[in-house]
Amino acid sequence: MLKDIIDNNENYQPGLSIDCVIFGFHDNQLKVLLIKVERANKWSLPGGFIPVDQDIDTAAITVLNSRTGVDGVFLRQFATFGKVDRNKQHFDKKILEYLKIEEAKGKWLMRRFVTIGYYALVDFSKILPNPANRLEVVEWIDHKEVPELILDHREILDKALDTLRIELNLMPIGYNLLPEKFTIPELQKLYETILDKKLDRRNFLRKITNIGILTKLDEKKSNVAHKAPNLYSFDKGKYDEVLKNGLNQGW
Amino acid sequence: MLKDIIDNNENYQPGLSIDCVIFGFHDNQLKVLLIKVERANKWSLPGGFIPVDQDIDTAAITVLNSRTGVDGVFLRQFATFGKVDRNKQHFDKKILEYLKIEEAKGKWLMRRFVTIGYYALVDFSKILPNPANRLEVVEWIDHKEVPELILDHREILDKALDTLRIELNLMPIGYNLLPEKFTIPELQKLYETILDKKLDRRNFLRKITNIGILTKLDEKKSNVAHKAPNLYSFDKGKYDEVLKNGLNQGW
DNA sequence: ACTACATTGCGTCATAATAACACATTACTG
DNA sequence: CAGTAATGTGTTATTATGACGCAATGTAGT
Repeated sequence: MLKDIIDNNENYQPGLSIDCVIFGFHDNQLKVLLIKVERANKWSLPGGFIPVDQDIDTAAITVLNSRTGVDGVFLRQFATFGKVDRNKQHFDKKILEYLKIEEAKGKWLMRRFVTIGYYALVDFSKILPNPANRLEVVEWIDHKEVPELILDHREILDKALDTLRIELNLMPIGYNLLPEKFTIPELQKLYETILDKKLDRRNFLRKITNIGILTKLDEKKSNVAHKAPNLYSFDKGKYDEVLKNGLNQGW
Repeated sequence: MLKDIIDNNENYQPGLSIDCVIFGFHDNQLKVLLIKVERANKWSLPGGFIPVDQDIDTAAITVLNSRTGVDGVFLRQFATFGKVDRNKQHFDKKILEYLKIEEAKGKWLMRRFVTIGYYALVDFSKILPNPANRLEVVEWIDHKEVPELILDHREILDKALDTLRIELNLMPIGYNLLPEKFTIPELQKLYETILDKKLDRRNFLRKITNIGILTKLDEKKSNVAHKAPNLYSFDKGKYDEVLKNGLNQGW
């Protein structure tokens, strides 16, 4: 696949790529979707190149969709990375040899690549990690146990998480990581995990419901230890209304 | 100069540019530094290309510095723009003819360019708008009276202002737009102008001083109508301390 | 079946932050 | 030298937040 792109590199934006930080939530852990290709020993963020006839946002959707199978989810550009030597060690001659790419064509890949970072929030339960081919491993990994990543992907991941934390404070985007029906305690765990901070149960309930974007369902979570918590769903209409006024304005 | 770049295009990142939204504050107006080249009839944001041997942040500093003469100021990447047709109408054959560039070389410029947006906050009083050459007009323009801009520069400008508003709520960055010594009413006017909202004098004073990053000087503003307001200066050390804890956390 | 237990749901209170407003002070203006 | 238009300081009511208490609920163990 990479060989296809390089062989037809005139169809792709040169020196530009996209990397996606895909977040999911499971077992009270914030997970990140990572990829390992056979030839490399390190993990990396799912990424891709940008067809010359596609908006960069569209190309990002393609990357996300090809790995997770979902679309219509929360996807947001957060930063662009372009240090001079960011891909110096990686796109080297070994890969060209491995892929049997002639050196002339290979020059397209060898130059400095600037990468545009997107982060996505997806419903873990709906995702089936989808390897592009047999040589690829795709896996959800707890963000606290992310191993060494290629290039500057660690920096990209960290920046994505920083952005997520800030945006979670600005607007209630957390529901994107949960199924349609969820409980307040689940939502709280999510907040606590992302913000890496314990929150008071009672105060959390008050604050989150006061925003007015949650609908209390006439249904309780079943098959659960101890008292069954109530289920809630997210109200998109009210959410848009609230966003207009702006949450946590400050001034 | 553009011709030089195109003639030596192998020294520059292909299909990538930088555009800077440079904000200043003067006469109670939020100003934007805009450029008009002789051949075009529209204004544009100051921009530039990215040498292959420079970090993108460094290239942004170069753009800012070449237009304003200042450095060490607040400069922040805020978004990257890459719609397929964003520079379709602009980088067309007319320019190539005008610059006497052969069509083969011209192809470098004709493709879709993705541009990385940076915004800067500068002390208006220290800046002398600096045209790169005789054919160029560089001017401060009130953000409420920005004329039609080339390409998607209007969209870039709007996004920069949105980002500025949000970041002003998250951290007190406004002082970057004022001289070393300033008065609280001046700072308030700045906030009111950026946020496009009237604020209460008394409450503003209390809130801004409570942050603890302003030093009250033993000096009053002179040559001023009515009661002379006290001068303040910004305390960088305390600012860094405050930022560590995070302002306006939300949760 | 009954009790212990962990967890949820609702409420209270003290404190802090915010909004709205009154009044005295200052220095230029006519 | 009084009028005026600002600045500086304080007061109060309202709201938001943080730290708890306690009853209700459903499971698990005996």
